[in-house]
Amino acid sequence: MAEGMLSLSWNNHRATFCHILSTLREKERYTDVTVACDGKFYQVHKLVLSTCSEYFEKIFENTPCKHPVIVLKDVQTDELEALLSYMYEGAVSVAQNDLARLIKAAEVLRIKGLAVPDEPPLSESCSKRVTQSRNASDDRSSPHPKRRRREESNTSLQGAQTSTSPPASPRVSSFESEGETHHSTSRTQSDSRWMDQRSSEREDQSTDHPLDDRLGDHTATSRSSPTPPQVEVMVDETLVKEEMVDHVDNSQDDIVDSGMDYGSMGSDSRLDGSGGGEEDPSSQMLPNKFEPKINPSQGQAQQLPDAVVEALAGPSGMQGWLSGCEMPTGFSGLEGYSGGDGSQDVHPPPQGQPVSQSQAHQLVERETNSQWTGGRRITREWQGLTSSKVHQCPYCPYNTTDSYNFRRHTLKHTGERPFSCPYCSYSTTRKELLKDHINIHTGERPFSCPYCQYRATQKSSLNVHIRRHTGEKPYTCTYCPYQAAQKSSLKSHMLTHKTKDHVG
DNA sequence: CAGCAGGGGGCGT
DNA sequence: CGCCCCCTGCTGG
Repeated sequence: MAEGMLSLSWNNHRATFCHILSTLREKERYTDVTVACDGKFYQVHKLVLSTCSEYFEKIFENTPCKHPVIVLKDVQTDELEALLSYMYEGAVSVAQNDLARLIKAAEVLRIKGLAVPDEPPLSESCSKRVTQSRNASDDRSSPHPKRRRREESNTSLQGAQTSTSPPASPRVSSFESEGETHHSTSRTQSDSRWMDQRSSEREDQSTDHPLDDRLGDHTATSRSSPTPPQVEVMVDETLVKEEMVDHVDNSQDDIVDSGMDYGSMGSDSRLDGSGGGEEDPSSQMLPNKFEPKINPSQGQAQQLPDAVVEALAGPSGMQGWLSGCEMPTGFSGLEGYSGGDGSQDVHPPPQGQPVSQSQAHQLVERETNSQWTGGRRITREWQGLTSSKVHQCPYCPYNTTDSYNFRRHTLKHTGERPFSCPYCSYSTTRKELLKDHINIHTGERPFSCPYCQYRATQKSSLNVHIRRHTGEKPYTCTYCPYQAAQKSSLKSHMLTHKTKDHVG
């Protein structure tokens, strides 16, 4: 154009940009959204999420608050971590076995380049600004990764994998990073695979395999049954909790318009598991996720003073989450909830009492599939209710007026176990419980029987024991004179009656 | 029957 | 919040 015009171009702009972005994520700086997933919490940036997913974009559009919390229920942490890495860095390594899962998760969240075509900037109005840069750079990957190689699928995958992944760098089974050390936060261990150059300098791509280059054939399956994601958005400020059930198939517009499509239930969510049954967050998330927190010198199992327990307290994300922040973004946020401006609060249930008629009805509807599916929408609006604030658990019918107990309770659902045993992988939600537990390592038995030498680690154990001496047997069989000192004894006794009945 | 994990209530600070 | 109390459920000897 004009004569004197010079074109200044920052050669490493993309690389630098991305790198800084990743760093910001590591350091959790300027983060403005929390993604909660299976008990873990990820501090990330709206900008990035909305750039990489219209789904998130829509959520943010409809969640006018500074720091929303998005609870993902149908996505697992490793998937999420991988997707975050993918979004921040444009690439992530994934084990072949995990690929299908990952893609599915990507579909659920409508991640561009993975689940939805990464339309070029021109096309639509939706994706704005930053998208562009990504698109531009992601020439290799973005277009329609998924569709691309449907057929070659496995084989090509195989080939790609064997040929490309260098021996030393395993293809990161758990989406974990392999290379860069990651000293950052305890929550996000995934990423770290910083690929400095993509786009232009892609030669070394051999090692880092962007997903999209080797997408498999799961397209069919995942397409056909995209799990409807269940997302809760919790707003720390307005303290509104909303939940959306999105049907991937019919576009995000639905999400927006119906905004809170509470009616449709996404069926059994993972949350339900934690609320009731088999799931047991412990088994799943304990070892990996919480154990590393603090590990005072292993092995020396001597008296662990309270100081240690103290020290053990709080390191986890949730701790900071729940108590650290003034107005945390978490569940505790629910309590102070003043629906005041509650623009998005949709359901102002009557109040403190468990549930109103109508609400109860809704809850029931929701709970048909599973006990307390995460699909429930619970919002409470406390407008200056003063004295007996009732805190309603969003995951189960539990409610209490004690905010501390309430938070304690919600930990159970979030799977967060802030207190870790220094001697083993055990972790728990409560400091007292950890204390009890540590006693079994130290051999301490604080509760001694007044009648004998017996000592117990738990008071309740002692109480039960004492019945031996007192002869108290509170549990009586309804069919015979049998009495038991422990309920479980009676229970097993009752079985004998049943079997008799059976026989007779 | 003991051991242990886990949960809720509630009191004192 | 920190504790304590009490209860429950499960497991294993």
